[in-house]
Order: sequence, then structure tokens, then C-alpha cells
Amino acid sequence: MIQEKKKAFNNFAVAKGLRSTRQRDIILDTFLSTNQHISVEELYLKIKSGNQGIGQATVYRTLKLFTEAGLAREILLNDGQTRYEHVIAGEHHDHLVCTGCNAIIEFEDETIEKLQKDIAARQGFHMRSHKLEIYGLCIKCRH
Amino acid sequence: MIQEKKKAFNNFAVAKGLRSTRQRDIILDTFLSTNQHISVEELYLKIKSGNQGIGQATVYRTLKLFTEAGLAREILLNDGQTRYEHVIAGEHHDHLVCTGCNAIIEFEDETIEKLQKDIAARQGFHMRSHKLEIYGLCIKCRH
DNA sequence: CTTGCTGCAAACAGTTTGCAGAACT
DNA sequence: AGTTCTGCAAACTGTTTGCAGCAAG
Repeated sequence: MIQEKKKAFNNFAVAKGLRSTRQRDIILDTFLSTNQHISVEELYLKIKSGNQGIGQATVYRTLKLFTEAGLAREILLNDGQTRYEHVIAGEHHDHLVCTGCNAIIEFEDETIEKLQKDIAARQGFHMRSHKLEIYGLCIKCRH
Repeated sequence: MIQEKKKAFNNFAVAKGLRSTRQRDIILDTFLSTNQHISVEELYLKIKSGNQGIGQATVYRTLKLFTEAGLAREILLNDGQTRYEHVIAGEHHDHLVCTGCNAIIEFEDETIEKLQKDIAARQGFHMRSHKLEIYGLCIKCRH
């Protein structure tokens, strides 16, 4: 699956006439090796700690490329940081966010998805996207 | 209803030992006189245009007070601006956002609310709050 | 050798904060 | 008088951008 994503990005790069660089490889490897929901800062630090010097700006720019290439997705929770998650083809999910430990759990609910479409339709909206976040305390943080 | 809110804020102010000032009165009046979902900047400009000079910082600080007093609520869409909406006791609603004209339509759906609670419970979460936004194009902007 | 990419630092936008003076009580 | 509040400007945070030098094709 990691190989698939690398190939996917490669195709995108070729199609777009982008160059293949050391930095993009490292950022892609690091991003693919992490779990979900990493912030730009976290990714930047992770790369830095692997003693590969890469500028923050490059990380920002490259994550946008990944998003454009369809292998990452921006998620904006309300903590002032942009996070990125892996895109899994055809999958949509929402997030449960623990306000205690910042854990993020994904979930999917078809009924809710459908209800949203209905609501949009009822208002004459052409739905493009939606986001649903549930904030609370996870089992561990309920103490 | 406007009177009620003013009274509510007054109670809050008294309880908290806050002072009554010209600025807070103006900001409250202006906020109450607007429709939903005003951004800090918009509110600030609206006050300014009424040739009452009030500093931005005061608007920021005062809106936080209103939030604390329970008569305003922060809503964070993803356009980089904090907006505030009126709190109507006991009411919860979500937002349909038109990405064309930035119109915001409120809606409420009990089934979705309930499903969210179920999802949280299933994961052992103690739900505190949640937000649901549907992005799309409204009738006018579908052209 | 041409053009795109990177890293740096400066710029940005929205928001917060320190502080001196103004204004409530 | 004592303290809180305000307005200003400076500080801050996360992100973007301009540009000179570097590197891929």
C-alpha cells in the first residue's frame, strides 16, 4: 500500500511535470510511515529528528502537493493547527476527538451521511463536502 | 428578547464583578442587532461605521465575555475567521455553508443528534460537544 | 544550461497581550 | 482612591511568499 501511494504520487508528478527531489521523497516516506492525523509541525519535527534537514516551508508546500495528488487530506480541528490524514480511496469518515489527550478516532455512519444529503437537498443545496466532529473525553481521560 | 439578553449579561457582569462601560453596551447592542454569524472584524467595522470609536482588542475581549456569559457562541468555519452566533437557550443546530456566497443556513436534525450520541457511547466517549457542517452551493450559486 | 525546487527570512492574517492613561464605582 | 477597562502598538502563532542559490532534467 505504501508502494501504491508512492507510485500514485509519482504518476501525479510526471503528469504535472514536477521534479523528483530528495526532500519530496523524505516527506512522502515520513508521512506514509506515520499514523493518521499528523500536523505539519509534527511531521517537520519528525523529519528533523531523523537528522535530515528540511525547511518548514518545503513541508507545507509538499503537503499541499500530496493533497492535490489525492493521497492526503487536510483536516481542520479547532486547535489552530492544520493536520493531514491519509486518503484511502473511496472512504469517507468523521472524527471523534478527545479533548483530554487529543486522540482522534475515526468513524463512519451511513445513516448520518444519508441524512446530511437529505438536509442539503431540502434546502436546495448542492452538497460538496461536509465535516462532522464529536468532541468529548475518551475512556482513559474520563478518569 | 434583546432585553432579556441585556439583562442576562448584566447579571453575569454583576456576579463577576465586572464594570458597566460604554464600550460593552455598544458592542452588546450591535451584536444583538445583527443577524447570525458575524465575524469579529465585521462587528468591529459595523461599530466603527456608527462613528463610535472602539478598539479591535476590546471587541475581541468583549465577545469572549459574551461567550462566557452564555449569550454568544463561537463558530469556527474553515475560512480563518472566528464568527459568533447568538445562543438561544436550549437550542442546538448545525450549519449549511454555501461556498459560493458564504451564506450560512442553520438546521437541526434530531436523528443525527441521537446517532452522534450513540457513536460516542459506543467508543466509550463522554460527548461534550460536536459540530457538523455541510459545505456546498446554495440554490442561487448553482447558477 | 534551463527551469523548477529549496531554505531562509521576511511578510501575512487573525488574535492576544503589556502597559499607560481613562473611566467606573 | 482604588481598581478595572480601554486603546494602542507590539507580540504571537500558524502559514505563505520572495528571492538567491542549488539541483534535476
